Amino acid sequence: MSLTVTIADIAKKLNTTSGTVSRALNNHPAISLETKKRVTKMAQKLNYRRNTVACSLRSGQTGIIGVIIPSAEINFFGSVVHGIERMANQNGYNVLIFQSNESWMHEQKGIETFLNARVDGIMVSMAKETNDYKHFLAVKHTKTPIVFFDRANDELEIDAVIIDDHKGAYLATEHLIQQGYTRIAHISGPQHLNIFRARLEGYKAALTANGMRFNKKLVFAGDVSIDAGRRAIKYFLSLENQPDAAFAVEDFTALGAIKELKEQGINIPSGFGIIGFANESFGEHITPSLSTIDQQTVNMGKEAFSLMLHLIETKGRINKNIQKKILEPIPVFRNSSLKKGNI
Amino acid sequence: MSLTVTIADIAKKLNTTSGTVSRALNNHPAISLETKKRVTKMAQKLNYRRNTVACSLRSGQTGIIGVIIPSAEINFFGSVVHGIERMANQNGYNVLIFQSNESWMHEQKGIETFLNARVDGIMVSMAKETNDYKHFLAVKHTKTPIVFFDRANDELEIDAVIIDDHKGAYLATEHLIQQGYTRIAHISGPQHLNIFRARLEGYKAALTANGMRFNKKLVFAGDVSIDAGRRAIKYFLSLENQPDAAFAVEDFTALGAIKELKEQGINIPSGFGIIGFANESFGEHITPSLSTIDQQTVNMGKEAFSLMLHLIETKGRINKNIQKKILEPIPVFRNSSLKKGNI
DNA sequence: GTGAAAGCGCTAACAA
DNA sequence: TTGTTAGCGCTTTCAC
Repeated sequence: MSLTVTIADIAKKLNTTSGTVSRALNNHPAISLETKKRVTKMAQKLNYRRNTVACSLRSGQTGIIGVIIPSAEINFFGSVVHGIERMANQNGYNVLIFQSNESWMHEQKGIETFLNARVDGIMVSMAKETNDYKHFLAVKHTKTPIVFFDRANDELEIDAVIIDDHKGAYLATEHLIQQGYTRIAHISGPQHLNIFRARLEGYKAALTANGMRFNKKLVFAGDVSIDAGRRAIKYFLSLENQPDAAFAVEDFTALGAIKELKEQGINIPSGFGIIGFANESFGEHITPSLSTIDQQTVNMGKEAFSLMLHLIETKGRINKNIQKKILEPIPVFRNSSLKKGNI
Repeated sequence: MSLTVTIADIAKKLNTTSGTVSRALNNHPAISLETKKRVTKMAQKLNYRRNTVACSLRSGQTGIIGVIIPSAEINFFGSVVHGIERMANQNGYNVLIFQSNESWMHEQKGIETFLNARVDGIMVSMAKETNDYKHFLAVKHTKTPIVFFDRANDELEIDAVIIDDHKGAYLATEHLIQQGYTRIAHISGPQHLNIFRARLEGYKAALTANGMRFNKKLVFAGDVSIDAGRRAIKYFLSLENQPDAAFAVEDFTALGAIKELKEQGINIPSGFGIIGFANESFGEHITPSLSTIDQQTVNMGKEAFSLMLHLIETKGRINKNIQKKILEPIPVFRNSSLKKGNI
């Protein structure tokens, strides 16, 4: 007795052929109801399961979407993937996740694996490290649909969903100004990534729009990490003319800043205001709770997947215009910046 | 020009046959070095990628391990998956993740999908809801290797990696006693899951071993949720004879307890001590930082995968004895319970 | 050392 | 309405 039942097995039992069985199982209109019933019944009895590998080989479609994220530990990405999965499952796709660990090499290997596995599409949020894009070009070359989310690149002509980082940073900075802070610093992120550059620009724009002068000294070249936040605070406190608030490029950075400030005995928000970016889940649980900018994660996942679906459906057809979807950032003001209380 | 290059294409260009090309690419000993060189060169030139779908169909192996977890939002599972992935990748496997969202139906669907996709093995941490096990029996029936991690079930005769929940609970409770708390409560979890039952038992055992009487009134039937923690505290404070510390079944529950205590103006740890279980990442960032029991997540993932690997390798052979691997819980004492300071 | 051919399980075009 | 057959891309047994 063979362990895996095939349509041929069913056919033999029923004195018919695998063609008929296949059609019956796929509810083909030309098959009589009678036969369909007999086939499905026998299939159930024999414990038949359609071999999706064979289907994939035959059809050239795997029903798998490959997703590459920097790290599942960062809540933000987990949440976006959640959105992707929900939409994907609804549309009959499965999702395969690869973590790049912020490394170009892993990212590259992920792409390779996905292409070999003939996934129906690839979705990527770029690693911090990545500044060589040849693996993405390889994807385009195979005509495999590809979509960026959050961490995208403009030069590559690849569809993307991002949020309006400039606006988010603007809103964050403006909020600090409205709360009465007068010397506002910024802890920035790696500048080769669009999103972090945009946040720096948004910060500058908000200052200017509110009649404040941009001061290079008040920008600390940081990173997405707790440690960067701590180092930034140490630096700020070493200045002659200390800032009284900071917009951190990301929540983990903001967390580091808060920890350092608390250790230095500086009160938040009365002595120093902090706002982050990303709305990581820990933000509402820490003390003081962290002000931040929400990035509509689940929504981002959904939007990214619908771009993907569109690409899959129009594959092959003329489809030259790149789509960029830009989501609105949503400010979330909590205790770390509410000097005056709620606005 | 066809988009996907096959070994046949390479063969044609080289005036040889696909058999030879296949052997050359797989470094078959019977192929001359000369030919191997020509083949690999041409493969590279044509941008050939091996079609893993075809390989899978041929070999009956997909190189995919399906993992089912309740939720990726719970850090604990993300971390275990991390461990699984690391080991899996090292051994040439890819990992496909399915979230059950704690629902039996999704879990069931995940199993179904994995079986149809002919994954080489399935790893599961059961959904809270699950108390019907027929989908797991179906897996056993197909002889697909299956391993449980953390949330396992004893009756099913399935390999599993768990931690010693009884001991973890014992250590947590004992710690509270050693810190000088005298009326120690427990916020429990759903009792149909082994792990939560074991934690309740460990709590009882620690009380008894230290000459304290177990008191049913001091056990609140809770859940893995912030809300359950809040409700538990409200209940405890409503008692005539209030407890002065609590061991919560899980960190999120402990978090809820802390929030409620703070809102009620009760000092932690001097007025009330709290310890959780899981070592979720937020624990070290909140105020007060949360005492907890670490579950060796990454290690658990690795151990679970090596059980899996063993099953795959001995598949078919006589292999009747079920393996249970039990990891040691590691106490992590922080401010939420250190009334006396560090021990 | 290499070629020829069968077959993994399925679907679909063509025939009947 | 159903049967027949070819083929998706690869590996492997059997020849030579």
